[in-house]
Formats: sequence, structure tokens, C-alpha cells
Amino acid sequence: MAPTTVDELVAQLREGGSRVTTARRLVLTALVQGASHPTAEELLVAVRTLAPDVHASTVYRNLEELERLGVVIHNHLGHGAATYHLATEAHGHLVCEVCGDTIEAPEDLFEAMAEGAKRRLGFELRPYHFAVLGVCAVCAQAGPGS
Amino acid sequence: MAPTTVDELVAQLREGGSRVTTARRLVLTALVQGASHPTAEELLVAVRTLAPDVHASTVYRNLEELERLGVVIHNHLGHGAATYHLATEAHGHLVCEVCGDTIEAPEDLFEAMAEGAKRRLGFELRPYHFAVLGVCAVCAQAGPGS
DNA sequence: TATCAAAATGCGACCAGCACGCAATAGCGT
DNA sequence: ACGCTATTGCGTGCTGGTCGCATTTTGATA
Repeated sequence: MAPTTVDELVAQLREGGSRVTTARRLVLTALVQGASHPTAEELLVAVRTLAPDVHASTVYRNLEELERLGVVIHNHLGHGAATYHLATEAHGHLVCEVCGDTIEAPEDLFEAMAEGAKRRLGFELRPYHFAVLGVCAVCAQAGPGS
Repeated sequence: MAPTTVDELVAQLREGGSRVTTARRLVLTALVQGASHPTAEELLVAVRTLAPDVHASTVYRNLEELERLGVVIHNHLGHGAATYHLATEAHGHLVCEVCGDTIEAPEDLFEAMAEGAKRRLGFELRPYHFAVLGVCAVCAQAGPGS
């Protein structure tokens, strides 16, 4: 199985030549234990419950470093702040423009489109970094006119 | 053919009950005559070549109003500022994460995916508002490893 | 286990992109 | 031409994030 415990992730840090600090360990803990698509701000709040003096810029810089090491990935689910998750959980996102709900897209949903873009335009799709927007089933039901 | 002259767009403004001001006319002119995916900032610059005292917030408010009237559409081509174009030119975008180049996606590229999302998840795709990211043919060729 | 260079942190200033409140101005129906 | 009201200019404020710098911490080495 892919690494999903904090200790395993910390080991990845050391392998990458990065030092292991309190803030860094807590960011990883928040990513492993917390909600599924936290923003940097939400991670900061989580980190501060255990280490109140951690600064926002530290969280930003750690997320950047963790991403450079391939431990985490960020993505954009529409307007507003980026969200983060472990690289082992990479997946596409469908986001409802009405209610903001985020659906994790089935693996194969992008396949036909990726194949078409590649064949016809030579364009290599990376559909994970930015979400695809739309209207979810519930909201489509509720307000079909709007 | 769909309205594409400034006069026709101005007429749409009047029909919608909005007043026609210098700034508004110039924003429309810039959209008709300028480059294909201008940001609000770029439109401001264009407007100011003819009316130097137009304020940035005026351009933002006008774009908002024009969008409300269905005359223009904005979309997000990745990080950074939103881009605008006439509503008659609606189309999806493929944006290269490496060089930033924007490709206007063929009409039918999203079809299979939209159909799949609808059938399997009840999710109604609106793939025009946010671009789909990836790597263009040129950059894929240049740096296949990165 | 003490030392010490390099890495990481805290802190604040700063940035882009945009929204907003308010008084002054300008469109446009009459 | 008048007057109502939409629109503008201007400044201020917001979110999300970056950066420079002095101080602290890490962890390899002795």
C-alpha cells in the first residue's frame, strides 16, 4: 500500500534531504487525519491547535516544499483558495458551481477526452490540477431553469 | 450572424436597460477589436488609450454588468487574472501549464466526458468557465521528462 | 554530547486581483 | 432644459499568497 501514515511521510521527507520540524510534522498529521480537501488556511488552523505559534507563511512554505518532494499535491477547485491532499490520493475533481460540492471523479472519466486531445491536438491533458466545473445532480434537480 | 459590432452590442445594452457610457463603449470596442483573451487589466489599458481617466473599478463593474446582460463571458485560464470575451464566442479552453499557451478546444472534445458525467453521476458539465490544463504539443516535445 | 553550517521559522511588509461605500457626474425619458 | 437615477472616480479593504530578513532549530560531524 502507498504511504499514508505520518511516520512514512516523515521518512519521505528525510529521504528528500529535508529536515523534520514540528510544523512540518503537524501539517502532515493534518493532511492524514483531517478533512479531505483542506485549504492552506484550514491546515494552519489544524496545526495551531497543537502549536499555536506556527505562522501562516510557514504552512505555505512547507506545502510548497512537500509538493516539490512529491508528498502532497495542490489543486484548484474553482474560485478561492487552493486545496491540498497527499500525492497518493491523486484524483480529478468535479465541482458544483451552485453548491460548491466537490465530487472525486472516477478514474476513467477523462480518458476519452484525454485520448481525443492527444490524438487531435497533441495536447497532453492533466485534468487533476484544476477541477472541472458544472452542476451537481441535486442542484440540477432543484433549479433546472437557473 | 451573431452580433459582433460595437453598435450591435450597444443596442443590447440599451435593451437590457443599461445606460451607454464612454467607458462602457470603450470596453466593448476593446473586446471586439483587441486580442482574443484579454484580462480586465488589459482591457483597462486599452480603454485608457482613448479615455485616460477611466478607473479600474469601472472596468470591473462594467464587465460584471455586461456579463449579467449576457453580452460577455469571463473564464479562468489557470492561475492569475480572469479573461473575457464576447458571449457569442463561447468555447472551451485548453491551457498549457508550461508555456501558458491557450488553445480553443474543438466543440465536441468534451462531449464524451459530459455524457459520462451526466449518465454516471448526474453531473451536468460546464467545461467553459474553467480551462482544462495540460501540456501542449510543442512543450511535450521539448521536455518529455519534466 | 558539544559544535556549527545550513535549513527552517516568525514576523512583517508587500503583492495581485478584485469588491465596495460614498459623493460627484452624466444619461436619457420627459 | 430638468431631474431622477445609473454610473463613475476615488479610496479603502479584502483574500490568498509571496518575500526578505533576523533568529531559531536541525542534524551531521567531531
